[in-house]
Amino acid sequence: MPHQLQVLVHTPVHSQVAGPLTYLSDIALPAGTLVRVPLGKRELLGVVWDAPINVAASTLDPAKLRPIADTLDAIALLNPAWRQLVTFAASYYQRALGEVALAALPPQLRDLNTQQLTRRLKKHAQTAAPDQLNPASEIPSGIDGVALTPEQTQAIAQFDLKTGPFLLFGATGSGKTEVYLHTVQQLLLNQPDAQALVMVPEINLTPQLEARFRTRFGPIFGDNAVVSMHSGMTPAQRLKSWLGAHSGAARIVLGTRMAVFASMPNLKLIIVDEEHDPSYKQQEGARYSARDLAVYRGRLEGAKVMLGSATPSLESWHHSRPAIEGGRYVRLEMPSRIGPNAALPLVRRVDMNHQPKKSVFAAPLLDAIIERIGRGEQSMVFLNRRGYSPVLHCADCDWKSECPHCSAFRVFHKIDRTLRCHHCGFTERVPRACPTCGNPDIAPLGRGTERLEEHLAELLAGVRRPNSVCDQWPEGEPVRIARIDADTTKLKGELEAQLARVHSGEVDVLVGTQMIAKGHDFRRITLVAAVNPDNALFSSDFRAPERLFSLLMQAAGRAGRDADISGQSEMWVQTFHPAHPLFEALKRHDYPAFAAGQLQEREQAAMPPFSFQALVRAEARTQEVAQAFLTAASAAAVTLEDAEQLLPHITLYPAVPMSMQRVANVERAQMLIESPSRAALQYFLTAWQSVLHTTRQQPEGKGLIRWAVDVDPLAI
DNA sequence: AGCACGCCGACT
DNA sequence: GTCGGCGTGCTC
Repeated sequence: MPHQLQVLVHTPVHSQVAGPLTYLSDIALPAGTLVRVPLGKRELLGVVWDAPINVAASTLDPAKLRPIADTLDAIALLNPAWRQLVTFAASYYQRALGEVALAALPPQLRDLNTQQLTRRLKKHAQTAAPDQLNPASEIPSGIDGVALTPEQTQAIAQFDLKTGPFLLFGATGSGKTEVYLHTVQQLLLNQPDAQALVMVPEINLTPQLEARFRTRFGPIFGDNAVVSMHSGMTPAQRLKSWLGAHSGAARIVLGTRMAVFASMPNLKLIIVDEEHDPSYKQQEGARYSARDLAVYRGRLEGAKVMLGSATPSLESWHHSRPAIEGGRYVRLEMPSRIGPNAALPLVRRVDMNHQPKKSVFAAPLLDAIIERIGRGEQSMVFLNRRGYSPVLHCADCDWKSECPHCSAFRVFHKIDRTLRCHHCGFTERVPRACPTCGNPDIAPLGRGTERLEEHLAELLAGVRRPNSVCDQWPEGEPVRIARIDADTTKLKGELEAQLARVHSGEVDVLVGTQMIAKGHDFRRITLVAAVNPDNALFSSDFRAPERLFSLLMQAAGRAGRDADISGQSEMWVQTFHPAHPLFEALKRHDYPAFAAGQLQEREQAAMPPFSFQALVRAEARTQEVAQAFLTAASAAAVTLEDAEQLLPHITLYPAVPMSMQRVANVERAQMLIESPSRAALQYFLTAWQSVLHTTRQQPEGKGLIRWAVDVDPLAI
């Protein structure tokens, strides 16, 4: 008599087959085994799962069960800790187990059939033979023998002493990476099997991180000891890295948020760098927070967790308040910048109320930039909006460059004379004249990086860079301006190439979006300017100030890291609200003061981290249908079994259009759910899930395209 | 999610 | 006359 197996396959939470599916097998395969199973006309990868507690509940006709097609027994079991992580993530973020489990595996494991995969595994076994270790070699304690600073030593001592989780609160340039390297090194040397997971927010940041870890650990532990995991890798590379981590051969896994699901049998340390970064929150499918899962996983597996940031998320900051006040994280502080030019940049606010109307660059800022050019130093100008102008406008008939498919304007890109919708991608050539009234004089409104670059070039047209000896420009060469944003770095390798041009000194002024504010060290930049950061001050998104502060702090941290360049580097902020507390705190580089103010506001308004939120989003052809579905599901919450105990702790807000109401001709609505208790919110969402399903079958659910729950949403 | 089945518009 | 749009339904 064949055994029945519970198997997870890639099926979403909406479908009727969301839970584990039952298959037949001659052998009772243990949970964690990878198998191939038939589903309809397809054959899919599946993971054998722990049998549900209430086995009797199966209403399925046993005659309909099909046998598994194959067992991938060349791959070790996915261990209980990994399965528990997947189980938790699926339940907490309200998704199907199979969706989370299969998405956490490398795509080739899914896509290759059994033969192809067996071939790949054989090949991998040959190339990935463990390197000869060299454990006896003496390893220096700092950067190539460079001693740690007292702050670093102190942070590491605390880390060794306590169990965590830890929040490493270190200023930009305080040497956080060295602390990461050091703690990883200690772990790997002391425990011969231990593995460490190190996460960074963006793909762009992984190459330099990998280089640093490889240089440091390659010679000691071998080249196969360090692997990367991020979506920029080829499927073959991802499989290779995954197998390395899964087998335990890879001692260090570096990656973006997806790496939090890496199968690591001996995981002992997790580091989350720039933990405040919004990129750690997945924004589609299972909307998990890799940072929060890292903390959960650390506790689950007994691995130490270190979150690092110069501007922590308010959540983490709040968690790291003193233990007497209820804090659960250990705060490690490294306030000082390292190096001969250790002073933090001077923050200068330009009051735009006192500048000529419509001026883009205040005269003092322009002078300061010109002065840098004269000294052979670089400046960085930063504006968080790409394209030439966000809207085209006809002054005669008031036509604006709206996207026909979205509730947004199409952005004017002068470089290829197009109007592009940044939401659905709809692109057209710029019309010669106004499409409604024929007026040839249609004008760009507002500015993006493209226009900023153009404008700056005009302003600096008469300026010459010094020390030119070429004949072509006897009076000195013209100023060189470079622009880095998503448009100039679309091609692979383009970002690196452009960064290299900046580093080599070819560029005098760098214009760009937040892309240039993150991670990359520009050693010769001594002036950083935010041209127009005011939008975020009064945004409806309550997290906007937090993001702005962190971005400006990071941007400021780009400046003046070169020991050769004397003098104080500067961060300029053009604003109509120079006295705003955010800028006051920025001027003093005082994150704690900023955070205290924000937390006080959040507490008074009962917002996160003092309350817990979830968002239900619905999509339909019409806004009415999307909202009606949410409203009906909301009303049906009273039918829940525990409604009387539960609902007093839950606030269900009315359904409203999303801030981007229409994308690609789909209307979107959302509904906020709030509770002072995380447990109550979780309990409610889990129970309410079935209500959403049944509502969809009701008349109110007719015409609904899809719905999804976002737990702990970043933006509302 | 895929993949089929099924009923209405512009073309090899 | 077909090719193909995406609406609805099913998969252990």
